[in-house]
Amino acid sequence: MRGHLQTESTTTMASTRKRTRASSSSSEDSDADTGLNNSTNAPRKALKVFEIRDLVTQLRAECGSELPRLSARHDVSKLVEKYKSLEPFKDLVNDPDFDRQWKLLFGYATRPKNITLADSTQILNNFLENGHVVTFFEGFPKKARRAIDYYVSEKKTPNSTVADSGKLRKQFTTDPDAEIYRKKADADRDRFARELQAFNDNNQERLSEPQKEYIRQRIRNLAVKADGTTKRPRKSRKTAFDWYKDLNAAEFADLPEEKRDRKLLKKYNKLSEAELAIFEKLAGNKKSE
DNA sequence: ACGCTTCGAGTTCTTGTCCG
DNA sequence: CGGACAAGAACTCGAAGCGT
Repeated sequence: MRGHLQTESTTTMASTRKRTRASSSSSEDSDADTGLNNSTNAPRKALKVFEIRDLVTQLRAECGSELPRLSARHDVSKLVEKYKSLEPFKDLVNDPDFDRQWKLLFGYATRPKNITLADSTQILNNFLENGHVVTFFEGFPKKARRAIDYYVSEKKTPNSTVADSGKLRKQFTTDPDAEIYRKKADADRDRFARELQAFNDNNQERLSEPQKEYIRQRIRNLAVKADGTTKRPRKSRKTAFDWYKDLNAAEFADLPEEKRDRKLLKKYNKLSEAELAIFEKLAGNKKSE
């Protein structure tokens, strides 16, 4: 999930700019665009608190079992669409100002002085039991860096722009030295797997079941990658025998692959030194063309 | 499909503090 | 107490690719 709360890289580049909150939109008076951007100076619509309160009550009554599975960002209008009993709220939720109003009220409601300890412990509890939330816990290992990340951070200069970094990413795919960075990434993946296991072992009694399962799954995924059994960029480095097979594609073509390979391998092993050398050379020679 | 990664500069959101 | 403000956090933009 998102960043670790663990301190570290807090880029403190204190913005020195002064900004008067109300006039931030000076230049974009295009009231048209999205429809929901009433320029900041325009009079705000009055909050429809009565209606929103009724909506909240209805939502909880009608969709109670569904709500825990939906993100707070879930489009409320979808629910209103779905349940007939919520029909009276259609106008309310389709109002372009609805999102702002909902958010604003939510802001008031969640001011510290307005919520009880019961509220906050409930919210924290829901959150802290989640599997993926284990990534927030102190000591959770830092995610493995990928080859391309090593590549970009090594190649960029102090003046690199975001566009440059995009170019570097493209460049990475064709750089013959990419293997160097893949090795680094492999090493870091191993490090991540080891640390995950250690974290898991050291915190058995403190982790929730979903969290243990989450870690197990992450470790499983990493193991799969290490086997090369994923569809990660094929090395496309053909072996000498691969070259031989390709050049003799017609041979035993009617046999199942496994049998065919065995037969071909036998023939291959009987090749003369000179012939073998040719295929070895092909294999060692990256640019097959 | 979504989100994370690289980078910096600029923008927007959040939150603590001040004051009427 | 709540509105206004400032500080600082967090997101955004671009591009691309990989991981979950």
